[in-house]
Amino acid sequence: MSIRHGLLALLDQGPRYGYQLRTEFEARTGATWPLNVGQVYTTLGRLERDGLVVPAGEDEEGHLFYAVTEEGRAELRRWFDSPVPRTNPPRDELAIKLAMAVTVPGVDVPAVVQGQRGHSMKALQDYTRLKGQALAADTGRHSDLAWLLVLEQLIFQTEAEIRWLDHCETRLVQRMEEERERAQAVEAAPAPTGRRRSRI
Amino acid sequence: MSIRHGLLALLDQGPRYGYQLRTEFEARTGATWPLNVGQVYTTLGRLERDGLVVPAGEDEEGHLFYAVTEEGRAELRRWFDSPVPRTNPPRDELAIKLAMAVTVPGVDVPAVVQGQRGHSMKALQDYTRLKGQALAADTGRHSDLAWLLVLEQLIFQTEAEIRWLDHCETRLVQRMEEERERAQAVEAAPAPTGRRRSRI
DNA sequence: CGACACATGTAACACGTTACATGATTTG
DNA sequence: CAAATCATGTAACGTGTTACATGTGTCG
Repeated sequence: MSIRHGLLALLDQGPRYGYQLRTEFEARTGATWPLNVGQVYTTLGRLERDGLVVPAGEDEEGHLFYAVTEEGRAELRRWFDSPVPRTNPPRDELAIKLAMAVTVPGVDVPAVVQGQRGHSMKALQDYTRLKGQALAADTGRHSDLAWLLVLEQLIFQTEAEIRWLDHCETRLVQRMEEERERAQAVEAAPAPTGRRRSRI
Repeated sequence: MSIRHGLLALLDQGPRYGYQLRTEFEARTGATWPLNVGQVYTTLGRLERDGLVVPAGEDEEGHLFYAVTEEGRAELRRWFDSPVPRTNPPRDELAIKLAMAVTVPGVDVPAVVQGQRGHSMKALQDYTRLKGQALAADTGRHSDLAWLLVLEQLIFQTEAEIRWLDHCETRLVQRMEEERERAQAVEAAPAPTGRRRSRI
């Protein structure tokens, strides 16, 4: 639902043709989200199917323009007016992976965490470098600001991911200690488990 | 690609049947990612099609078990061994939305930011409350740890989102000031733009 | 009995993504 | 001339998601 609305927003500035939309979209998301041209046309087709855009004639150079309809404008306003829903938040592959890693036996969880951490650190460096370039090239255009914000979101997200991974490690050693304690307790006086004194 | 591997990981612990997989998956992701049972069966079908799992007979009670194949185990090991790729990071709807909001005229960007911020704060509270419950109910099971980690990832992500939204606001006022400066400069001595003295 | 959890599945659809086909125009 | 860019499109596929059909067992 993101590209749909993205193109719709671009069309709200006035009629555009497919190739142009791709260019303008990428100007705002830079190298991080290259947009296959073909997808622009398929998405335009779906938008037209849903009555959000209509073909708007062609250029003297043969460019096929699309324009947003009244219904499209309403949909766009709805999009901007309501926050992106956090009901059923997107299933994050990393979270699922860690959840499975700590669950199934025989997985070297610390290795998984460290592997991901290194990868994220690398990504963070790349993003930071890109941000430097973006700041240097910034000429005050709105699209420059957009690109900068997108980059910074990636940076914030990646930082959070790294912090979370570190947190996972501490949780893991915490667990290992608890299990050691439990094992000793059992060794001393066999009894039904139950972490800490959560029961009795 | 996340649910596929998730189910594969569960099957790595031994043969399971569909309904059981759903239960075990949800035990690790809790209320945040309810998994439609139907999807388990469709995913199992696709896994079988790709040779990663095979039907493994049925129970005396009629449960249809699936088992992971050698190829499936290899795929699973690959999954755990390699970090989740950050090439072409997932297109984040919120980022696209903000990028478009600052770009197209006539959008009340601060309102969009604030609207989202409120929503995220609410979500953060929910997650925090859930975390309290998870901690209280924790009995040391691995699935409890998984559920806790998933929750904490959501918390970290949401916190990062809020921080980023706040950052966006400062960037916005920054821009408005710059534009004001530019406007005054033009008023005083009309000249080609170019932010700061980025050119000349 | 009626409601609900258990259990298996199918059909249809959404969006995103890639690969391919085709042609005009520009540029080294 | 050859390669690259501009420009429009189609076909096919992948996963995720929902809605529906169907049946068994259990419990109040």
